[in-house]
Amino acid sequence: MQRQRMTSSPIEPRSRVNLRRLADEVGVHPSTVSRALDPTKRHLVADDVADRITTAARQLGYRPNPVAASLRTRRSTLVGVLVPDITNPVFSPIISGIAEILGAEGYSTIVADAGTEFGPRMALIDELIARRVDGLVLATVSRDDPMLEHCLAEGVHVVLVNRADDSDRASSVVSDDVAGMRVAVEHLYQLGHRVIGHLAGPSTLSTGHLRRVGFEQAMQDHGLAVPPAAIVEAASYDRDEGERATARLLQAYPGLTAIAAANDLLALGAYKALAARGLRCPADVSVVGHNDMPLVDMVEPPLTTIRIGPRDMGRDAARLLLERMTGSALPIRRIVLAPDLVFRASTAAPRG
Amino acid sequence: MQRQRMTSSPIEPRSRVNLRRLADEVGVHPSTVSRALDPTKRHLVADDVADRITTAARQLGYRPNPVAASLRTRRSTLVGVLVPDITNPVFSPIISGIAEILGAEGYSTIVADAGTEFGPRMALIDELIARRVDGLVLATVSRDDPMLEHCLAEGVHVVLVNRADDSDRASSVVSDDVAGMRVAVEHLYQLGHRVIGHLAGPSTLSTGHLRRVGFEQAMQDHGLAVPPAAIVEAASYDRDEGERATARLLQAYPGLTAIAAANDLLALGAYKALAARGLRCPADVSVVGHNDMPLVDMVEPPLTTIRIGPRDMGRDAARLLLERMTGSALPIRRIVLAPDLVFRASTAAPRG
DNA sequence: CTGAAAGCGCTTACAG
DNA sequence: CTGAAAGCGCTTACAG
Repeated sequence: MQRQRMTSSPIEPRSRVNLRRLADEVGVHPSTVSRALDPTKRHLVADDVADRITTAARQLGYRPNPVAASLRTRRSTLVGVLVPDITNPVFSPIISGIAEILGAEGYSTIVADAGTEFGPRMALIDELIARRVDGLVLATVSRDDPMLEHCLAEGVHVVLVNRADDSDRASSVVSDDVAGMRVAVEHLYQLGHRVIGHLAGPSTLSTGHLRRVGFEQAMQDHGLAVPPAAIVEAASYDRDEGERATARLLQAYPGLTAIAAANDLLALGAYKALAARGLRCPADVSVVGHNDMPLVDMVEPPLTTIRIGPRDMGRDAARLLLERMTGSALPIRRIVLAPDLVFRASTAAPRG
Repeated sequence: MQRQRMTSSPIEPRSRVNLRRLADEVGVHPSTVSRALDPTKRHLVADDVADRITTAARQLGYRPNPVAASLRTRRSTLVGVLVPDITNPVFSPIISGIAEILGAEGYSTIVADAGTEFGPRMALIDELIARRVDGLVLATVSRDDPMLEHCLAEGVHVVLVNRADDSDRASSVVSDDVAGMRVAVEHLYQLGHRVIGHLAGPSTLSTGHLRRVGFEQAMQDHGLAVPPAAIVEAASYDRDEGERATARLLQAYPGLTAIAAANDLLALGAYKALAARGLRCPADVSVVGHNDMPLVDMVEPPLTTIRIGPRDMGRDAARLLLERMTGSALPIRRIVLAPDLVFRASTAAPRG
């Protein structure tokens, strides 16, 4: 369906006053204008001159061209953010937190949807590097990711968020994944559960790996068994995979009364698998998720989960990056945020 | 919680081979290199020379500096996308669709979270314009938006998506909001509902206005009454406001058996208001949403809604923008996508 | 405190 | 088909 209207829109030249023109107008040298307009250099020029320049700039509607400045200084005040899937609600608040902090410092954020394939990912990174981004935030890395290696080799400032690299080659901001899963299991334990299964995330991702570790630790703390059948690893973080993995888990570990899922999408998949077998949640099987992503309070039953504070993670990641882009040769830092439990209705005491 | 490691990361200079260096290496003039590397100009240079240049470029790892090119050509191959709230799941697929099409043509996308306040919005637009974006996609406009006026005055190419302007001053891609709401009401009518209320969106937005128009038309088609009490307008598209507005609607229009909501968030708010009054959905009151945003199939009851194809809207918006950025003085176009009904479990025949 | 000069890395009329 | 030149709009040593 298309309607048209024959109105053409001639594009007018944008406000064309540049630094030179402004200098001519005020009667000073361009370099003086440049100094007067740079807060860190304004003290180098006489107050009255600086004032005249500022006033004229406003009157003429002068707007500095960041492209030219970027070419000259080799800095772009542009930051790239790579997410694995922009459609995944978990990343929105992360992006939002990053843009908030960076924006306040004059940086613009380019968000790139990396997708899951390796080739396009690398191409995107190269594209961002070609654009001379001053830094990169990666929300995508696996535990041993060649992308990170690549960025480091290119000499770009990198900060990892949500998922971290195993070898501490870059600063990162993550939720305490081990602790988060321990809290989840502890919650189930307190409710009375003893036979608990784990819907693990991909072991190639720090979140999948560490949450599994947290699961094993918490179980061990209580002297509970973790037979191999108690853990099934999902190939990816999505609902369909969660459903399939849960089917396998129920099959292999029939006595279970609760499932600790490595993330919310997986937990939602578990809902489906449970329903398909006529099992009720939480009456027959309790389910706890991870991330507290938007809307999981509205599903049925409202999902008990672990809140990880993605917006704060984004903010901290931005601050870390700012630090590196501004200062010089800083140490690698890891920021680990403490998560908390959100107790809703998908968990309850086991029957009987 | 923070741990540190005392590893410093010296930033290496990135691959420093520029066009001049490459020219020297091959033994030709820089302008020849420039031509050989530009697909649209390659035919101007001898094949063997061009080949030597291409080979050398690859060997030396030459990567053209888009910042320099941008300064020279006054084009940035950068496009800005303004969304009202990046955290709103409806916008993710739109953004994703835009980036997909634009990325294939070598454009990078800057996503800006506009927020709801006027000042910051304008500042963001100015920021993007200062960065010399080649075009802007606005997913934020009200029916008569000064932001659009501003963009037009600045001479930037603009395309509207999801929400359109009343006066056709820019090309746009929207869902057929009138038709979508008619389909929703028709569905309720077929189910047997006769007393239907409308949870309207803000009348300052095209979606709010047109869906309301669609509601009124559909009711009139069937000779059904639409007393003033049958429509309540939400001040914004969010759950809490949906809950409040529904409370008012139930109060003012007690006989109703179904609610047609202007969007899914509002519908989800209606769920809460209904539950608060002990009314069951759909047994007591049917609810239909709009947008089919992620996860509404998982809420309880799974939401019957109108699918608007946001990813396609994004793609089309990108294509429209591409057209304008490339061609010259094109007519204003409106693309209107046909939505469809997704029948799930929040609607059913009225009782009795 | 201010100016003159050089240059960031490209592209594109203009010659030949 | 190729080269030489100019210039996009800034910033920053270098003088004075």
